[in-house]
Amino acid sequence: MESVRDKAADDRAAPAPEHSDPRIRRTRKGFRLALQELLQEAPFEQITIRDIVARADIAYTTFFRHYPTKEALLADLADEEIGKLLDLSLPVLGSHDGYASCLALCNHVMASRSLWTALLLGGAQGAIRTAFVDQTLARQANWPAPQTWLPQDIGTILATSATVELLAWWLRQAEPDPPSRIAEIMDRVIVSTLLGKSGGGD
Amino acid sequence: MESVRDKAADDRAAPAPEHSDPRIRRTRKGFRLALQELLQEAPFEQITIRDIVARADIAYTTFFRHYPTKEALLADLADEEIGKLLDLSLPVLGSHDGYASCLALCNHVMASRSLWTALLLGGAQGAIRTAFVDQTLARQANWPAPQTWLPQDIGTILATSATVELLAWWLRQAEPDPPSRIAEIMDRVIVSTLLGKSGGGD
Amino acid sequence: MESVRDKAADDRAAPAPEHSDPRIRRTRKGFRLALQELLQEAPFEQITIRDIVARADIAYTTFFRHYPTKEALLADLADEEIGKLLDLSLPVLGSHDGYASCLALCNHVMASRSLWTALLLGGAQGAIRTAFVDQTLARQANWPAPQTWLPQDIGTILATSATVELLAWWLRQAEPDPPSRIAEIMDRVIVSTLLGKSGGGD
Amino acid sequence: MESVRDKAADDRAAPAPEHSDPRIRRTRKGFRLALQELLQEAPFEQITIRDIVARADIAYTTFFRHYPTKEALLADLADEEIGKLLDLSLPVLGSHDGYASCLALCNHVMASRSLWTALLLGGAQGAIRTAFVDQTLARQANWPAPQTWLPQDIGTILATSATVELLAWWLRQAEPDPPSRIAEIMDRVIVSTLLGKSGGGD
DNA sequence: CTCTAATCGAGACGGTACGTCGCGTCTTACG
DNA sequence: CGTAAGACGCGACGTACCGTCTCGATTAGAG
Repeated sequence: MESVRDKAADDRAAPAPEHSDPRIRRTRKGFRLALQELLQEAPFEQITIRDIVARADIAYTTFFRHYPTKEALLADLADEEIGKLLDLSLPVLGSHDGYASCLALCNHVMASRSLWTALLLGGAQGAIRTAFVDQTLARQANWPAPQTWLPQDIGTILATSATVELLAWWLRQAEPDPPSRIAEIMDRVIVSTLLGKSGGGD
Repeated sequence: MESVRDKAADDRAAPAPEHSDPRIRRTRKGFRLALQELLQEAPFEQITIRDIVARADIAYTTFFRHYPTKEALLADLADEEIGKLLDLSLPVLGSHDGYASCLALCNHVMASRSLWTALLLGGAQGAIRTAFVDQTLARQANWPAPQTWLPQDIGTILATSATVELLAWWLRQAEPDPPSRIAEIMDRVIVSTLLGKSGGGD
Repeated sequence: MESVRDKAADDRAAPAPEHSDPRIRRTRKGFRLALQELLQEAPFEQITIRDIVARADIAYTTFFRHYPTKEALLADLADEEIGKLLDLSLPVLGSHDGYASCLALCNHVMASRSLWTALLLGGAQGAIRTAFVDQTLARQANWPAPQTWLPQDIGTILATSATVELLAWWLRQAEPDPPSRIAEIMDRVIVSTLLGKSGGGD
Repeated sequence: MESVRDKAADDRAAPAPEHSDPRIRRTRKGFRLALQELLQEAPFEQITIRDIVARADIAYTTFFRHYPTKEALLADLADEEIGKLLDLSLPVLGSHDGYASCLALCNHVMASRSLWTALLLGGAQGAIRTAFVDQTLARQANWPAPQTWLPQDIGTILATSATVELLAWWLRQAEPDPPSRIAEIMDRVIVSTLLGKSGGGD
């Protein structure tokens, strides 16, 4: 006990400053790829830094020159992929109808299926959910609040968590439903209810 | 790596066989209480078994005579409390309207506020969610599926996750809303949508 | 460290008070037999008290009602057998020639071969040697010192140690020499040299 | 029980590969010195690895990076010192008379008295004897067998054991005899009898 | 033939030391 | 002269026995 500094706090801060040095970019990409591979073989907590550097074929000490902890690497990996996902679906959500947005999201997840399986079923679900919520909260700051009886932050939290949960359930399926079916559920349960988009008749 | 057996699987099995030996009951109660206290001071992963036994003032080795891992102790603690919660709210949900059920649940959480704060904000949220989902799935086996377009299992998962998320958000508030307000959100977002209850007389 | 009380000291004291209660006699015999068996399977230090009680099919706690440590049980077992050996050979040594004494000793060891193999090759050699020396020293108190240039105590120590060493070497042999050959070595090396007996009429 | 692999077997193998890294040499020297000191305070079995590292002021884990067990450390320490002793006495024994050899040995033991007291009276006598016998057997492979009626291996065992026993007796004395007296006993009892050297001109 | 006390079975418990694993730092030796 | 290899300090882990302690359940052997 004693030193109860919240490590996780620092790990989230990583702004991924888009380095110019190609060696740095190559090294980090190697780490991300190695982690992604390992997540398909074992849950995140069971993966050690030594596993990661062995897989990436990079020296152990080098890891700490780039990330303070393995959680920071996971955050790096997650933030990147979540960013892509939100870039795809949020704009559509704003301008068009909800179903199209959900379908875009589901199609993208299915396209990078193995990556998202690793992220959502590899014991990292908690971290992913947190990153997802954080990024969404950050992006929706300039939106209007859709519901009066529902504070915006909890609305976003519920919508995001439900999305993560639904995707995880989908990826756990032995014979996965088509993206259209998942998108329909997503639209009806999440978008319509929480965001007030009527999704359907227009 | 190598041995990638999922430890968590075994931890959930703990059936709490209601021992007769008073020494055993006293010891386990001591462990549960110690963990509950510690969860209010530090996140679950940072709490070591040695912390727990020190707080409970029980010998280190004795811990393993009762629980294989600290996760198992958490599961024991969580299952007990989740059981109480579901006992309170599920019957009401079945026979009466949804809002009353949600209100009963929220009132109970507010009554044992410090315990639930520890469970939901103490870094154990993932485990709690899992336990919550599992117990709910087990109890709803004999229910009718309320929605045709929504498979029952994912419906339960979404409802349960949203409940956990909402409670966690509530307990994080500096000046908490009254239970009635949370119960209203819960009823409108979760019960009406996912379970098809139309939410009483309005 | 700190408490550096020599445990072994107490273990040697066991006076074996020849109990009358048949339960007690039965129990102790069971322990001795179990230890003897186990010594043929594993070195003494690797045998635990729990192994012994399991083999003897007696409750764990009962062990401590009879012996303070497993070393005490070994001492009990060893003292008994060493006593038999010395009863056989020492009187002959005093009155007759040395070879006859050695032969009697070797014949007896060969007769209870498996027991002595366990005692001497079962990792207990050090304790046996000590017990052997102690008993011999106690019995020879009233003897005359045979050599002027050799203090009696070291003479006894050397003779006894050599005897133990020779017996152990004998019992390690794949195809053991006959007792007569060992007795001859024993007589020439140990008795003649250290005790000044000239080794019979030849 | 169950796994009855003889641990001691591996411990003897340590070839002391004369490392170049100064950190390694420093660490091992520290362990040897610590053990030597502790042996003067408590019997070997009562000394724990934690005692050793505490005395050496080295991290606990580091011990196992150098020795598999504390017995291996003892073997390291013993082999080194026994080697010195045999280097001193065996050559003299071969070329010159036996007494000179014994005297050289006794003088050396007296010179490093505290070390040999620790080794022989510190509860490690059994291990020392074994190491002594092994090294002597290894070195005498190319010698002639001195006695026809006495197999060479048991001759060496008896001579070596007697030497160890005599030295231990000597070091236990409150007011030790002079080396010359011990060397005389050693020559008469051990060398003359077992090795057939007639012990000089007297 | 009880009855009383010693003996035994069972097992929870407080302890000590073990040997392992992974972490992150810091030193060495090498290219 | 920087950089990999790896020795090291550190802390928690889970295990194996240890010996102590309460209970009851048996089982002598004396009245």
